[in-house]
Amino acid sequence: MSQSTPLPRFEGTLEIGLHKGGRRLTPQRRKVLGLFEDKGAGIHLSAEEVHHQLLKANSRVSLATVYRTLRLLVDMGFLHELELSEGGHRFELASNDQPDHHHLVCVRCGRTEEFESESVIQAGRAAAEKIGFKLLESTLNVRSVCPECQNDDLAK
Amino acid sequence: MSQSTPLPRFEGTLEIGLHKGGRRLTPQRRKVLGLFEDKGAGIHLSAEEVHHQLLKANSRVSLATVYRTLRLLVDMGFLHELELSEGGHRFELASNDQPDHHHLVCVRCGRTEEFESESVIQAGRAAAEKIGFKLLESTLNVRSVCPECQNDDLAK
DNA sequence: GTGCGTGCAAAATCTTTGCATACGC
DNA sequence: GCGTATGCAAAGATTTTGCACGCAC
Repeated sequence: MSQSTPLPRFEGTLEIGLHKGGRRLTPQRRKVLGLFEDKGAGIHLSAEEVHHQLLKANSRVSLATVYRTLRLLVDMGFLHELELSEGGHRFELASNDQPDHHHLVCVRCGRTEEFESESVIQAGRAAAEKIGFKLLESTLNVRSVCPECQNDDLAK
Repeated sequence: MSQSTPLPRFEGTLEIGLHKGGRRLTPQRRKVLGLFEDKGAGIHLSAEEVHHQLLKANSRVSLATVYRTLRLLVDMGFLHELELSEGGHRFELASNDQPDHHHLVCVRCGRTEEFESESVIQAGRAAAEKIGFKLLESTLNVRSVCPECQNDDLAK
């Protein structure tokens, strides 16, 4: 039974948001959003990976539609688009429970960890207000070296 | 006289760094770095723009070489690579006077402002150390709406 | 039934690479 | 002179788009 398309928890919200713009709730759109829900909040996927994961789950969705749907879901606020360097953009679920969060990226192996920080958000807000910008969201990308890669350096 | 290739202030450092790796100081490399110095520290250029600006300045440097040189200068630490969403990567001069700084990006018009914040850096460092990562640098990208675009909303 | 969304393949971007030549060292 | 860097053009990678058909509403 777990073979069937995962039903997005956001299903209702998604449908309403779509209909508001005269758009439609299609199986493909449910599958893409469902995949992110299934994987959980901390997962970062590229368009290619979304496409591949859906194929593995017996869901044929064309790559073009994956691209179109990802952009739609970002515009609608269901996904966030990440730019953590190295090879193409990635996407993650935008959960309301978990507001702005930030990324530690190991520049050697690409391992990525997330964290939250109220002081980062405050600092961003302060800087924005200072010149009259209205803050929407902020993302801190920290380029760093993870413990394993630090050890590799020593072992060399 | 101002027609000649601008001489990078980093010229010496660049040459030394290059020679350390058996590499060479070529006119093209001086021109690319010189362009960023000429434009100043707050300027963000794409590879295509660098190429175009050099042509305008009567400096024929092939686009392929621009790409190769940008990557080289990033690896050597003379430039920083930015990922502020929307259309391709951009590069900016990495000045020692001006360590980690952050970007406010208007999501409507793309206007970008820079700021610095000690508390952002502290928060990034704290998060990194907590899980054993060694911090290299951090960049906060704040998606926001600039005053002009806020006014446009009201005027609508 | 209407018209938005999809799949497919072609096109458009953006970036990298192979190879012969040029030139920094 | 040796070997790296460049220019060119072709190849790669990623993302977008045109069009006929299918399906959500």
